[in-house]
Amino acid sequence: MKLTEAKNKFIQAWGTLGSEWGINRTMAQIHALLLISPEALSAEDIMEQLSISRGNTNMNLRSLMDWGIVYKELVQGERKEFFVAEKDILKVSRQITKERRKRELEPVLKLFTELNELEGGSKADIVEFKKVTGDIKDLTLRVDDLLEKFSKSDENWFYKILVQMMK
Amino acid sequence: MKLTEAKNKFIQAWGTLGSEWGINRTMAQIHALLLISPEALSAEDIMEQLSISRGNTNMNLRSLMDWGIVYKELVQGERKEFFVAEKDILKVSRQITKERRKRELEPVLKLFTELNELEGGSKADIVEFKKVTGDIKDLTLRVDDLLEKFSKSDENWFYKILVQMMK
DNA sequence: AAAAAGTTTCAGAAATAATTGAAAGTTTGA
DNA sequence: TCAAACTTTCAATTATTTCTGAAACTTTTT
Repeated sequence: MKLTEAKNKFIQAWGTLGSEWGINRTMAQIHALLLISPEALSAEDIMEQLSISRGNTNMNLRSLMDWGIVYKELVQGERKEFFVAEKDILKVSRQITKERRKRELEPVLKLFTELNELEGGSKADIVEFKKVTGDIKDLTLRVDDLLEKFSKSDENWFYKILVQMMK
Repeated sequence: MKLTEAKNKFIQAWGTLGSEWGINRTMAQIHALLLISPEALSAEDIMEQLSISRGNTNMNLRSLMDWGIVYKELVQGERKEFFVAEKDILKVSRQITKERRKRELEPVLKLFTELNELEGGSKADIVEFKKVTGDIKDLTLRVDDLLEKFSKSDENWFYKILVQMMK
């Protein structure tokens, strides 16, 4: 396999994986492209290599920076901006974990906790409802704690998670 | 909060969560509805309660069954089919984990392993490429193993994961 | 101060994904 | 065997998400 072919497959695969897990395809592809690029790329480089518009490029770069996994890099002597991806994959996954927890898990967890506080009689549907929401809340809490530990972890992440899980 | 209101919020939230994580909204809503229903529901019950068409209901029920988290239930004396959700939330999450691993992670893992085998010179971009794909492959393998352990686990899932992580 | 170089925004267009509903297919029981 | 009861399929429609491109904005240079 040639490098160019391999690169394309990688970008493609990363895009697919992203869209299967709720991250837009282009954003994931830009990320992939930056990940495997030894030097920083300009918006223009990215536009060309992925054949996408300036607006699209800009918006997704901004998202990637919001997620904290891509940085702006100013090259001296150059007027335009360049971008680099965080190359430490552990850091990247921690960062993504952290953001998704904050953005998606936390609000839902809050709601489930509320729902589980429903006052209630003994009718079958109330009992069922409380049981299910309670179970979900408990599991979510556990997973959430685990993810939090992971997102705050260093190289020894598994030890930390381990300790967490013994509690 | 009234039960009806709580139920709706739950169904809504489950749908949102689903669509944020790559599972179609209606499928997640049907699942939520079945989860909190003490008795099995017919396709018609579901259609009515969620105001969706028969076709949609049918296809998503089939998907839920493919995922192994909803079962058909035949009520004697009744001609039509009824459906129940798996109520054991741990089982549900194990099942989802298992399926997503198989459907989404495995193919990508296979590709990354291939890409990482790229023969190669010492040019900066090949080095970078191999490093990144190698790192991703390693982390994915680790996560994949962890998820596999979880998906095969029993009540003591955390011990098993623990053992796995010490390796 | 104004033009050049670059960045951001966002309304409309395009692409993708989900949904409907009616027709085709099955199963059951008289 | 046939029709009633029910389920499945899928082409066409609708909804949602993503992308484009041109205009507005900002910063830098002369």
